[in-house]
Amino acid sequence: MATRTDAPTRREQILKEAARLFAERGFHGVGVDEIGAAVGISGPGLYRHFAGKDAMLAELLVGISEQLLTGGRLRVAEAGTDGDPGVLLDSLIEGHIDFALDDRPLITLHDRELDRLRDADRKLVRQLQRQYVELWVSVVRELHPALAEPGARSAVHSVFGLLNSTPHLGRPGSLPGRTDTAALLHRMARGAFAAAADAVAQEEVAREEVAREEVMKEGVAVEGVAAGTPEA
Amino acid sequence: MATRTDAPTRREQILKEAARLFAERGFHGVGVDEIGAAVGISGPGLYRHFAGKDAMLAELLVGISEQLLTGGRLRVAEAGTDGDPGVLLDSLIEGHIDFALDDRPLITLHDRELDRLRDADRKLVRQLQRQYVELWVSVVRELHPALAEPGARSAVHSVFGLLNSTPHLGRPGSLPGRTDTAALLHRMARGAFAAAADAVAQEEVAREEVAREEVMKEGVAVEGVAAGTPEA
DNA sequence: GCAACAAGTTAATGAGCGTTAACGCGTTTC
DNA sequence: GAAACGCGTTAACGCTCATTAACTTGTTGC
Repeated sequence: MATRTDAPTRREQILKEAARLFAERGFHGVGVDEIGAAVGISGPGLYRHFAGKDAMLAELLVGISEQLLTGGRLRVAEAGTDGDPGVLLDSLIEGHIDFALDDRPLITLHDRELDRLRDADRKLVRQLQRQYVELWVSVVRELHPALAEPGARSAVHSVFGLLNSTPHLGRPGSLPGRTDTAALLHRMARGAFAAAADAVAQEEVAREEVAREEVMKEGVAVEGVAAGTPEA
Repeated sequence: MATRTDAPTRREQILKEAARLFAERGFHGVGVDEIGAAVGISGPGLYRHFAGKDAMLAELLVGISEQLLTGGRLRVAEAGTDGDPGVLLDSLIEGHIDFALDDRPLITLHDRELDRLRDADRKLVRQLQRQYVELWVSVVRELHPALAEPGARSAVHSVFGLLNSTPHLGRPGSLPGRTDTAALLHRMARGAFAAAADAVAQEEVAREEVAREEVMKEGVAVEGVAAGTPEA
């Protein structure tokens, strides 16, 4: 995580302001003149740096997805194959929260303007997103083996919804400060996952009960809860 | 909850299709001709039913907010003042999930296109949303008195994010069926609230410890954990 | 010193789109 | 039975806006 100290290039300025404006008023709601004005140049001057308005959005969305995925992979790699899945999940959650709190506009764009992309770019972003989700899913299932894959995937999506709710959390001032907010979100995410696993466990217990009763009647052996298969 | 059996009026057809299209491609991303085509009439024919494109969006968003709020108030009223707050919270969660699962496009619009409204309409929608949130906050705080108001509000917003994640849950088929999905979301929401309360409780315990140690030094009595004050 | 280039500028172009105008036509209503 | 009206239609208007053209200017390379 190299902290940059050099001045941001013009491209970066533009991307940052474009992200903010897109998040505020939507991709179609903001004109190129506005983006230009936000960085001190006017309208068509942007075309010296980007092929068009679409290209800016594409670069933003691809960048976000890549950043999330590589960040997640880094944490997985740091944890190694023998690490505590609970610790690893905490690490993933923390990373996602940092991102959600520090780059609210990008989080907003991430699930709001995906459809405005050209087919190729949209496919790429979707693929990156999918890999990021699957990364979480495998960690969650390692920690909560009772969760089947579809349930785990739904749970991960839902927790993303929870963590990505930061833009709705009012402007800084009403909420309890960044550190407390991060801690709150973190515990809620963990609690949500645990509850998801409990739900499945209880359902499976219930089915197990039923199955056992039937077994009693038929006198046939039944295998226990199958361990999750690692990957397809 | 009177179930309608009569045919939908043209206005309702238009609103429904407009909601779907707006959710799919954004307010600015869909033209009036498309909306018209979706209901079998063409372009400007819509102006016999609505003052303009903005009016459709406004009616949709105000309608959603009103529906959520009145639904929530109904459940609170049914529960009465002496009911179990846990049961009431379950009822609120269930109602919200039903809405999120049955009207995904509207849920999407709800937090995506609010800024496209005229000032008056936007203010109205915000006010309705705020009342809905506060309704949840008071119930959550009754169930979890350890949660202070700002934390409870953040928690409610976050759980909304969780429950409103249904549009991201892929098309029906990959996920585990409506009933199971609803049950999963429900338990995750409860788990998230519980975890939020635990977080606060533990923080307060921690502070309490510190306070008690200081007390030991100074020999002064300290009152126990204060019960949550009901309202401001 | 001067071509080459990077990075702007303003003016023009052209498509898309919301809205309005003008008109048609079946169904009420008195 | 005809005036009024509900509900459409197509054509035209006008505005916004992304993109391109043509031109300027400071800086770099040799």
